[in-house]
Amino acid sequence: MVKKPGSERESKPKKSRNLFQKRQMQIIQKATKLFMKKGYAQTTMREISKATGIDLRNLYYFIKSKDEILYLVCQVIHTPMMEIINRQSIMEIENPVTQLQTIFEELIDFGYDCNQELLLMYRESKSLSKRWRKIIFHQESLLVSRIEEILKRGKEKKVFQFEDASFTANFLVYGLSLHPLRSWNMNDYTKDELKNLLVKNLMSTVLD
Amino acid sequence: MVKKPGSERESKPKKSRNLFQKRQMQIIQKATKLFMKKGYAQTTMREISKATGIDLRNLYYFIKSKDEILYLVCQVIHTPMMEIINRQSIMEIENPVTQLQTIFEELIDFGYDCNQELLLMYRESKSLSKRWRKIIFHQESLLVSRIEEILKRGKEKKVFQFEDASFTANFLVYGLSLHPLRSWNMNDYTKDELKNLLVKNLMSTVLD
Amino acid sequence: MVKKPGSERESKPKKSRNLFQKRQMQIIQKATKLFMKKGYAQTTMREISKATGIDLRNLYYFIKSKDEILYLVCQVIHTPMMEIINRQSIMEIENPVTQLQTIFEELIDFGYDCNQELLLMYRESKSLSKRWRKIIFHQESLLVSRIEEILKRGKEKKVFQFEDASFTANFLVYGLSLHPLRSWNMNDYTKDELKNLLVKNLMSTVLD
Amino acid sequence: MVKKPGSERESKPKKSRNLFQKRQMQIIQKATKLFMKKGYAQTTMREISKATGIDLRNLYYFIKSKDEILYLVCQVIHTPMMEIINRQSIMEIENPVTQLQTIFEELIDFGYDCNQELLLMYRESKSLSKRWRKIIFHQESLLVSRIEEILKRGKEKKVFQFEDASFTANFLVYGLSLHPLRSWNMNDYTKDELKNLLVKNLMSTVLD
DNA sequence: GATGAATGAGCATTCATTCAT
DNA sequence: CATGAATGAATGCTCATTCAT
Repeated sequence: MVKKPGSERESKPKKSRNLFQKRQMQIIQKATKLFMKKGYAQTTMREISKATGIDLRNLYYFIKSKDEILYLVCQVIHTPMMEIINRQSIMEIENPVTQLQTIFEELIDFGYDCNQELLLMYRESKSLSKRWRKIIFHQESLLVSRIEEILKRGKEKKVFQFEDASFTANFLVYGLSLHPLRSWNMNDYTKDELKNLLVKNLMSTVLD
Repeated sequence: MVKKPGSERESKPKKSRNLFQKRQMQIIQKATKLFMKKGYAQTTMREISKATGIDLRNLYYFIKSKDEILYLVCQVIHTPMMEIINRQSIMEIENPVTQLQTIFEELIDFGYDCNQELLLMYRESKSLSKRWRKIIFHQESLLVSRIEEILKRGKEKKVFQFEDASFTANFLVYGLSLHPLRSWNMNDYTKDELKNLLVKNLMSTVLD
Repeated sequence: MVKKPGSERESKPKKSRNLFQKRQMQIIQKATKLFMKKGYAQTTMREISKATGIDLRNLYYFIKSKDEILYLVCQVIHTPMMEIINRQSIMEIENPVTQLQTIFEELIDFGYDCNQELLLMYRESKSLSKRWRKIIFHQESLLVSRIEEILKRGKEKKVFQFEDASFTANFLVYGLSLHPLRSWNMNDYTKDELKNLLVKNLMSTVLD
Repeated sequence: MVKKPGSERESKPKKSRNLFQKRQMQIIQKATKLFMKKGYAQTTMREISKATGIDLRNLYYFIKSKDEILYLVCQVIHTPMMEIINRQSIMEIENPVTQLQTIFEELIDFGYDCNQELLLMYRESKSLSKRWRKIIFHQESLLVSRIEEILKRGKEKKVFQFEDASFTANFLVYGLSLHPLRSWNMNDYTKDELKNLLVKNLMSTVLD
């Protein structure tokens, strides 16, 4: 397991740790909004300080650096996605078709609600320091692997059809981000319309 | 009123205009590489100056601002894509299937060679000034429209099958950027492997 | 909206505000001298930094911009003048002649001591940003209005004689700046000589 | 006599000298407008180049430096004023009262039409290089001396009454610039109203 | 945790002016 | 006259971050 930044402070008493995390989350949330609106490089620590109401200098009591904020922001966005693909109820689904479709629907739902946040992650991953970029990319490729496994299981059961499992998994995962990355050109769809169209398109890639 | 870059220099004699454009292209190309490697905000004018060998102050003789460089960079990346979809020989193709497939192949080829450049465009479009971002986005949506037209023509001729033309066009155009945006996770495919897999996947979306 | 300088710091504790204002005053005073000697545009922030001993970057902790310094400088020059015309003991003077003459003497005294500062204000008001120029000009016209009121009161009481109150007020106020604006050509008068001559000249404009 | 800048080019053939002077005047006039609007320091050579249509580098063929432009601008403004007080028809006037009043009327007329230009001179004289500032100030004090002479002649003839000739001359000359320096607060007077009011006020200073 | 002050590094951009052809 | 290119010197201002109290 990768050491989460700030973990060396875990030894503090519970109460202050809670406060600490509360403040951190406060920072992350405001920073997320600022990063989405202005971009990471264009957002200053001063702005984050103003947005959170925490004095610029005390900000560094809760986070180590601007870099770390971006990492935490990415984590907060990424975690629910990882939660989805690791969720017990989904992993237990026997039928690969149902399983894949369920995952797609959950992820599209999530992506529709957080399209700006996801766009942020895609855009700013370059700004992450190497080590943290690696972590994020690793998680992302985990998602791809999970899909790949389902695909392979489905192929064995003869319910899926495709040439290359890895490529197809990548294609599908990529497809899931259609709306987050292209919302500027396709905002006239409701969440459900979009989900239906996209799920159909993606599933048709491997069915038949 | 913001002038389009170069517009006020059109009146100059041919010879000097060529020289001027040569220098501009020199700047754009070096800047592109720097932007790809470090990101727009993290690249300084001093670095561009050093990379081009043009003195920092004389740089401003050829470009108006750092802003403008990013715009020109995007244009230079975007233009060949627009050229493809506007190419006479492609527009004349009678069979929608062949036509669509040809466009896909050309664009994927291009995207494979310029995946870093395209990634750059996606990433940094946020950094473009409003006016220029609009121009780029407009060109992008032109591309989508063109695909949409072909789709509609193919539906009339009963060779294509899909629910929503606009959505599908967006999906397809988005799919074309699979490799540029995901090369970090799928670099073990040759150009031709990738082209074949992707074209098949995309075409299967609209071919029954 | 442009805030008036200092307005957002009012909420700070007294002690730190005093320190803050002390530093500000320090900056203003050194800047005044530099502006007088070299002109506003020709004075650099680096020079102000050097003169005050405050690091260039910390300078911006106390003032927002070079612009603001000029405004504050003008305010500091202007305030004592406004104080004079608003002073209780002067406003209470019943006899318009005495009242006017008292104001004149006070203002000439002040102008003699601060002729360079006043010259600075006249010279550099162009460099003030619009908003701030407006404020200064408004205060100046307040001064004229006050004189105008006294003139009118005096006319009613038949102790003053003039054609146009507004014109005359302008003429008188303008006359008060004789020395500040012309000291280069008339420095061989003592303060008292000058005061006597000027007061006589100005008073004779409205008396009889 | 002070060497006028550019005088070393007097040996050129007439035709090119005329063209030369024509271009110079063109530069001076456009520069005057720019200086009035933006201030000397805030006006760039590039702007003057653009306003005149003369290439920036060729500008230096007609003027030596930005400094010189300001000097020439001041000269062009100042010359007509000097012409007035040196005009034969005025110098010959026997009656000091008539003479003084005539000069006042002429100068106020001029000042009303050129109030922006005069304001410019007052404002920017600081920016003149020492040598040129001296010249301008010298001319200005010449004007004061001329008035002083008239005053003295009038006193001998018992038509004028004042304490100190030099002071009064300064006061009067200064008064003449009332409108140029204060037009921002008194633009609701017609030229003739203003002339009448001002002449009366000034004359009353020495008459009676 | 608040606060006054510092600091190293740098930013994009501009200026007037000159030179050589 | 035109023109491509250079140059020395700044410009105002910002940044993330740290320190000491």
